[in-house]
Amino acid sequence: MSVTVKDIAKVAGVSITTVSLVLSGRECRVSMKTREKVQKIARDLDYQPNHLARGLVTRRSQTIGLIIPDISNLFFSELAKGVEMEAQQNSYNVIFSNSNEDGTKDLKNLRILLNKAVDGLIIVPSIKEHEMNLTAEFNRILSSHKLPVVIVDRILPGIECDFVSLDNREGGFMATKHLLELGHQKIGCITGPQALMSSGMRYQGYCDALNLYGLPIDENIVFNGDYCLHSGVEGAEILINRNVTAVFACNDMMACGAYRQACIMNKKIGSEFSLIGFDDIPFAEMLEYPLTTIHQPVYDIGKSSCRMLLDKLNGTTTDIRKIKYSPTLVVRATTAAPAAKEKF
Amino acid sequence: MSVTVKDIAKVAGVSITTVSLVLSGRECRVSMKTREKVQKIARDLDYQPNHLARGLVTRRSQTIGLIIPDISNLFFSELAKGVEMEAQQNSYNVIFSNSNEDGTKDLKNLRILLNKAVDGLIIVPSIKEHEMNLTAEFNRILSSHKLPVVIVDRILPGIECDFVSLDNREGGFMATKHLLELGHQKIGCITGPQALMSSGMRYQGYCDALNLYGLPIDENIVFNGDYCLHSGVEGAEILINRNVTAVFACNDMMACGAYRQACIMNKKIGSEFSLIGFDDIPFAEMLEYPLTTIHQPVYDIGKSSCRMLLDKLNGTTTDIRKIKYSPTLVVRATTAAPAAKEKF
DNA sequence: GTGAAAGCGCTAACAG
DNA sequence: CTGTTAGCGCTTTCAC
Repeated sequence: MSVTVKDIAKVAGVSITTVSLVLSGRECRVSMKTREKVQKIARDLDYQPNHLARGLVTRRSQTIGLIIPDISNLFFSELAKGVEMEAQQNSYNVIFSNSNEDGTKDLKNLRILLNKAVDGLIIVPSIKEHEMNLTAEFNRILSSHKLPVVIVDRILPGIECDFVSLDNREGGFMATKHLLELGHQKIGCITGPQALMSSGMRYQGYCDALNLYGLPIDENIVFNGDYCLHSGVEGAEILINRNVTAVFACNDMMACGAYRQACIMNKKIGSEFSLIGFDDIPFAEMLEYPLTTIHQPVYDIGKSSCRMLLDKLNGTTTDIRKIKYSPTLVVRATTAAPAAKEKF
Repeated sequence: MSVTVKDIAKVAGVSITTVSLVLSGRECRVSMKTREKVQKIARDLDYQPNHLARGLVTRRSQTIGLIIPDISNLFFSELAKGVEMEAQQNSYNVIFSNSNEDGTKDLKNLRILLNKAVDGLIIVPSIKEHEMNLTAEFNRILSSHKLPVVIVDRILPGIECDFVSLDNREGGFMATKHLLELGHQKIGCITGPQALMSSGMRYQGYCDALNLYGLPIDENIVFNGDYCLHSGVEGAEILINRNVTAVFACNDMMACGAYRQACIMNKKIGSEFSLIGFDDIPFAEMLEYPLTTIHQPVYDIGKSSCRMLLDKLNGTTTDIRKIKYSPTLVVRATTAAPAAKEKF
């Protein structure tokens, strides 16, 4: 059994109260002399406070809960890292649970973490927008405990809390603008699944950029993909046959597929065929012609989500904040000015 | 404030004890009638037990600690997923902390998690083998709390506890044997960093296989890499110039580098130049010729680490177990029989 | 400045 | 079968 405040009090010949006062680091009261005595004894005995007991009375566990769809997904693990690093620096721990893209598990996890008395929650919801009853229940539980929550990346309708996300539209815009600035006029797009908001927004950004340059949206060179490698292959085949000089793939996975297809069709990447992705997965750098892409500051998103939560926990602010992070363009080797048409 | 056992007791007109007995799910005592009454009331009032209070008395928090070097590393995030899934299925939560390959952080994290009263620990140590004093301190703390611990993937000398790892030597053996069985005689190897045990073992496996086939180890076709892409490129250039027909790269990253270099040197992957990696990173499948490689069952390792811990926690077993997982060979498109020499 | 006492919500003897 | 009682280790009034 480990040493408790009581033990220290006994050894120091002071009351438990005094020990507690000293050890919880409150400045006031207790004289310098007793303070030092107590601290020395605590150190000598290697005293470690019991967080459970402390939490029981203070109702603070110094623990935050993190609910995410899948920790093995690169995006979420990077996010988790950001969250945990910020938490660690502020003496908080984080409990994480996977919900496996299952909305009912979100609910289950939420309940459990609440019972574990986490001080706050960071959530990337798996609940889908059409799952109204799950959302409602989620809302109900959340508002019955008044603890601070920050939701990340995915919208949960009707919830009033801090929200951190990436500006996907801006990202799509940047990608397309980059291509336009290089001089491309016929730019294809391989979209993600229609249902996902991130995907829709990226496509919107594509349209925004074309509009800005006074170019029409040509549906013939928009291919509806599904974020998977193969749809990149398929999309590229069609789009290249329709003589695009460049393609914006709404994620890197599809960009890799497009890359491969372009090779197969003997298009020289960069000079004959420009390609830009989205996400900046580690693999993007590893291609023979490293992929130009849109980088998401996922780690920072994690860190700042945690920061926002801590601010609420410290009482620094009570405002509800919505933060949108801007992605950045990473120019590598797959984009270049189009070959002059006159060449042929 | 949420509803407590006391509230339920009051409403049900029974004692707190009875409520506690019913709600903590112990079968014995209390009649079916009161049991049902209590359960109904608990449900109606949406009772949620306070784990802190419970933990304070039972000394069980239903929480396990996971200390890993870096959650954003694919290997560890996959591991973490396995751990968490298994934990979740058994009503445990997991607190994770990153130690960033910093041994002193291992110690810090260890202390904190212990104070949070985790029931057990799963650790991938960042402490390096030569950091004797850290190891000693780590040991000291661990043995002063008698809680169960399982160490994963990396050795920490002098610690007596469950250990789960991957059989890297077997993996290296399988990879090389695969090449030998295809008929290759001159097989190069691109190793990982000398210092890492995993890397050394993989190379050992390579040697084992050659020995089995009565082939000599030729140092001229062993290139010392560093697990990074570029050393794969370098290694492949040298080895190909020395006329190997196949290469075993000790990880997939280097295999990708070798792949790229082989392309540059106009070697047809598979038919003219066989290549096998190690790890089975997601990217391995995405290459034009998907990479043949050695797959590590990381998720399973995570799951079973957690399983071992739970077994200890349930008292199912007290034995100290060391488990070595075997990797598996995943044959894809980068390996084939060598072209007949007579051809030239 | 310091201490006594109450109590956070729960479980676990021990009686009845 | 059920209730009384005593804590778990800590913080926090409230007196002195």
